[in-house]
Amino acid sequence: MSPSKSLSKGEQTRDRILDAAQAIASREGLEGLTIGGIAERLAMSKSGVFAHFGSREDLQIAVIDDYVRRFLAEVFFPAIKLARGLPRLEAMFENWLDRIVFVEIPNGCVFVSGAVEFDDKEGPVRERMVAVNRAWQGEMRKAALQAIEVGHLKPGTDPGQLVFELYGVMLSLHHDARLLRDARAVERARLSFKRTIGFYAAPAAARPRKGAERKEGKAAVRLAA
Amino acid sequence: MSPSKSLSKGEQTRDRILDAAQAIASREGLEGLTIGGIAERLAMSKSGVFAHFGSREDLQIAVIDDYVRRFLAEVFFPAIKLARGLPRLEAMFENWLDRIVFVEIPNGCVFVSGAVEFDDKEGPVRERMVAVNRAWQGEMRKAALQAIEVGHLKPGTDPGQLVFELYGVMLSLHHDARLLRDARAVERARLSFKRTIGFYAAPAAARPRKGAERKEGKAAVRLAA
DNA sequence: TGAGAAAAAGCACGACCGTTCGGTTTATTT
DNA sequence: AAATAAACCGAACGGTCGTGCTTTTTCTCA
Repeated sequence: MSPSKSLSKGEQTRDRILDAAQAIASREGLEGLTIGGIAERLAMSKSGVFAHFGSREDLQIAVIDDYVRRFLAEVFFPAIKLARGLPRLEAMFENWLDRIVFVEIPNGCVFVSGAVEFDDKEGPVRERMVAVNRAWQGEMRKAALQAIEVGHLKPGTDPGQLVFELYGVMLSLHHDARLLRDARAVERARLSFKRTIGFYAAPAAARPRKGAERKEGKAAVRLAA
Repeated sequence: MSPSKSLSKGEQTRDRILDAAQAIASREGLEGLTIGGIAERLAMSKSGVFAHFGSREDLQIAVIDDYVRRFLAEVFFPAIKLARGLPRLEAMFENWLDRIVFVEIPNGCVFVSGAVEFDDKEGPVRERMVAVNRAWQGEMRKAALQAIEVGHLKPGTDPGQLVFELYGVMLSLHHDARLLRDARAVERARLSFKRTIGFYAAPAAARPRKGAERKEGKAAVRLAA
């Protein structure tokens, strides 16, 4: 049935290690991730854990890749099933926000903490961090570009500018919700998104052709008043 | 002449320690701040450094306070000399952005890294981090409120929402400039600010009464077109 | 079921961490 | 100049870190 059923013992524990590492890295960051910490959590020896990865750096990179895998599965892939343009763009934001609310606000976000921890630390971990960030921002730019092409967003819209602003909304949400524990942050993030999309939305033709989330598509019109 | 001239030997080295700690914390974060690192940088013994602070935690808090002192001196105090409303609000943003460009993009920002490092670590350091963050956001809210009162911003404007969005702009700038090393980030931050202020600006009466930065006051009008 | 491979454990290492303590040097005051 | 206090150093402690070795346990497959 499922091809992932035949996992050798080693692959199984590698997955368990990755799970534990993910949990720890969420809370403590990639720098707070220690071999001993994982070993303790799994009731294993340090060397037993260590043997599955060539080094701590490789483990950190594996955690990043695993994080991206989950992120894309929850945020990106469900969204690309929707029609191009605003429906898809809005789904990407909504899925992303849902993930922040339900998993990253309680646990912490590897994208955020990793970006801060490694923005000045040269090396393979930083490179991977940069690569996955560029890839995600690139996907968002692509979705924005499609929204321009299908006439949902104004022709002059700069996709990079739009992504810059949406990313800022998420970072501010993460900041206010986690450090300041401000419950209003989620609502404010949603409002910011609508306001931002509303600004870049095409004046008249902002009428989605098909798919769900139809009511959200009117946010553009609402702000033109 | 200057009352800060009569500094005892101890107070002098305490200042030197704080300077070194500030430099290290900017690059490595508050968690990357080590007694040994400071000692090496100052050619002192670890115990000599340690003696000036009761503990590492106290040192971290001292670094935060020192950081806030510099931040306010560069960003806040020059701004409150300007007229209430948009001139002051815009000066706060412009000074903040200048500081990010000239000191925090090259070195790193304690507000940003500290917020991420301690958002899940209970204790006095986190408490101080929260306190200074709330204080700064409070000052910005107050400036926004004044801009509403003098008629520069729309009466219905939510100061908290405005601050949330401006903070996001700065976080996105920090992210893109430092992790992705994107030179366009500064320009995008400026554009985001103008767009945001433009949205909340009062339709007609956005005409500053006095003070400098008069030309910037027209940003609101510019975006209404 | 038994041989061989894979996985995990045990142990030790060097490095670095914050912190303590006793003694020495330097500054301040009388 | 003598007496007192502040500043600083050097060494050491207990702890944790990542990372190699060697040995033992466990899985895998013919």
